Amino acid sequence: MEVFLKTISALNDETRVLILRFLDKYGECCVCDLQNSLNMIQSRLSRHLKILKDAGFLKVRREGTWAYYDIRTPLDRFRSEAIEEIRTLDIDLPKLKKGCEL
Amino acid sequence: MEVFLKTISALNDETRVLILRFLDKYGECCVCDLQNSLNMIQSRLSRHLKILKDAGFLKVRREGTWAYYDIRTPLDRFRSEAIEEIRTLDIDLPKLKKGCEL
DNA sequence: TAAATATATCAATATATCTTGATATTTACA
DNA sequence: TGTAAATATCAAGATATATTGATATATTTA
Repeated sequence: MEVFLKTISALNDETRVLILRFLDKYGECCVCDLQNSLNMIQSRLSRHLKILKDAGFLKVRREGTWAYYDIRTPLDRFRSEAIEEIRTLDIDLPKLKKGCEL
Repeated sequence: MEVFLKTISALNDETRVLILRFLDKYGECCVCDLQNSLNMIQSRLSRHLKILKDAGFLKVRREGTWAYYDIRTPLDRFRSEAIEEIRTLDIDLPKLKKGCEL
């Protein structure tokens, strides 16, 4: 039950659904790419990424001071279905704007 | 997005997951059966049933003063997967105790 | 019509979650 | 070392959601 509710509550936020859809579309991104593309302040983004990671949706790869987040693979059935379902939503997805290499 | 979040937030509560699992196992129940079996006060139960119904998980059949709730059929893919996922959880499910015919 | 029963809704309080700005941590590099 | 950059965490206030007890609504039946 605990794990299920953690999975569900991770999905229970518009910001996190947007992040999932964004990574689903563009693939691995570092935090400042997301910051730049989604127009969110860093602490907010960091928090949501942690929640998604702890719920089993994301993986992190660290390289120097950068952290690259991506959708974890493989995902179990239910989380996959959730990603699929999110893919069908009519979300106005921002374009990818690289943030770090400025 | 709205509909998805409504679906998700309906799942985002231990009480409602229990109700779904209970109806999944025992089939159609009236409110007082659920009250009796799940040991919940009526206002609490009524609120959660409404949330599950509004989120597309449940249907109601009224007969006199009784309201019989059941899992809606057919369910779309994602909601079905959610019910499936809940079925796999290790929930200590109470027995069905009829409440009205006492 | 009046009383009884089943269900729904409301109001108040308690608890959880989100956002922001400030601060801490980690790594790179002069 | 010391500074800068990227990321993580914390504290406070704002918003949302859950629980309970009280009240409202609807239906049956005396």
